[in-house]
Amino acid sequence: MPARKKAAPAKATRDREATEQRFIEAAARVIARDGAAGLGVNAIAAEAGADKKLIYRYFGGLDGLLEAMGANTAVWIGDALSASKGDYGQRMGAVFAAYAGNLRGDPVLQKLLAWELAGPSDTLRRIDAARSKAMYAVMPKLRGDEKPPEGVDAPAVNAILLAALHYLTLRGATMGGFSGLSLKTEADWKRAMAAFDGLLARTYETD
Amino acid sequence: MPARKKAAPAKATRDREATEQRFIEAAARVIARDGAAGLGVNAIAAEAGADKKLIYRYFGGLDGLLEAMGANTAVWIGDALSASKGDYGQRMGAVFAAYAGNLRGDPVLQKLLAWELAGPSDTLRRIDAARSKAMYAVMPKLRGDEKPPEGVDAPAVNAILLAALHYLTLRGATMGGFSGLSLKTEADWKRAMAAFDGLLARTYETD
DNA sequence: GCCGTATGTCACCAACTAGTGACAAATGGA
DNA sequence: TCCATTTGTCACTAGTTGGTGACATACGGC
Repeated sequence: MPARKKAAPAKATRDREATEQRFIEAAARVIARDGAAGLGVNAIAAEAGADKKLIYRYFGGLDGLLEAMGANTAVWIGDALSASKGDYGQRMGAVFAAYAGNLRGDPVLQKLLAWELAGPSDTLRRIDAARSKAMYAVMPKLRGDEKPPEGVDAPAVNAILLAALHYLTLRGATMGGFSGLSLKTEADWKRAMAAFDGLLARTYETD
Repeated sequence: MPARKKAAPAKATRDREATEQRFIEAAARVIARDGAAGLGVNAIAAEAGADKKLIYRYFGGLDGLLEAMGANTAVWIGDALSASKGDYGQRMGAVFAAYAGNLRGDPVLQKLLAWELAGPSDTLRRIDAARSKAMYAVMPKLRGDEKPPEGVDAPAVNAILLAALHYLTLRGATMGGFSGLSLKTEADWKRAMAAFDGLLARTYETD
C-alpha cells in the first residue's frame, strides 16, 4: 500500500445541511437522555458521529447549536384550540389538559424546564425566548371571548396552576411521584388531573 | 535557616470535628451559590480552605459529605404548628404560607429541589430521605382533628398546591417570575399568595 | 482537464476534574 | 522522653473538557 498517510477517511456524505441536522437531532437526543448536565460539544459530536470542530464552524459554538435546536421546537401547542368551548373555566381546563399531555410526552422540553430552575443562563434564556413568545401570542386566542369571573385574579391563578402542572410533570418523570401522590401510570395522572379540574372548576365557577 | 524542606505549613487547628464542620458548611455555601452544577471536591475543599484529601478520609467521598450536610438540615418546618386553628382549609393555608416563607429564604433547599428535577441520582435520593421522612411524620399533626370536606381528593389537591409553591419559588429565584406573574418583590409574593389562598379556600370551603 | 473552496478528520493544547501515595508535623499515651 | 497515631499538605496520575490549527479530500465553477 503506497504513501497514503491516513487509511480511508471521508466516509461522510459531505452535505452541510444534512450534517447540521444531524447535530441538531443529536443535541436533542443528548438533552433528552442526560439532561443539561453532561451537555457539551464532545458528547453531542460523539452522538452525531461527526467532529466537534464542525459545531464551531457551522453554529459558532454550543450556544448557537442549542439556539438552532430551540428554533426547531415550534409545535407543541394550539392543539386544543378548536375543541375549546364553554365558559372560561371549561376552556382553560381543556387548554391545561392538552398542554399537560404534550409536556408529558416531550422529554426535551421537560429537561429544558428543569434546566431553567437550576439557575439563570444566557443560553437558556435565548432558547426559551421563542417558545414563550409563541405561548403568549396564542393565549388570547385560547381564551376566546370568555372572561373570568370577577373577584378572581385569573393571571395569578393560571400561573399557579401551570406551575403545578410543570412541577408534577417533572417530578413524575424523575421521581415517579410527589408528596405521596404517585405519578407513574395513566391512572395516576387521571386522578391528578381530576383533582386539578376540581380545583379549576371551583375557582372559576360562575355562582 | 536549616534544612526545613517546606516553609511553614501546619497553620490549621488540627481539630477533626471543626474541620468536618468547615467542610459541611462549605458544601452548603457552594450549593447555595453555584447549585448542583460545578459541585465537586475541588470546589468544596477550596471553599473550606482545607485539602480535598480530608473529604475522602473523613466522609469517604463526596457522597458521604453531602449526606452529612443533608442530615444537618433538620429544622425548616413545624413553625406554624401551634398557630394553626380553624377548619381544614384554614389550617392548610397557614401551613402552606409558613412553608413558602421558609423555602423562599433557604437557597440550599431550593437548589436541592431543583436538582431533583434534573434527574434521578442516588446521592440526591439519600440526602432527600431524611427530609421527606420528617415531613410525612409531621403532616398528621399539622392536620389536627380537622378533616377535609367530602368529595375532595385532599392528598392530590395538597400535592398540586405544594407543587405550585415549589415551582413558583424556584422560578422566582432564578427567572424572577413565571407565565407573566412577577415574583420578585414582597408585593409580588403577596399577590401570588392571595390567589393561592383563594384557590385553597374555594376548594376546601364547607358548603 | 484545473483549481479554489467547502467539508470533514485528526492531533494537539491548556485547564479542569476525581482520586491517591508519600510525606511533614502535631498530639497524646507510655 | 520516645513513639505511634492522627491531622494536615503537597505532588502526582489519569481522564475529561472546550477550543483551535493543520491537514486530507471531495465538490463545483471555469
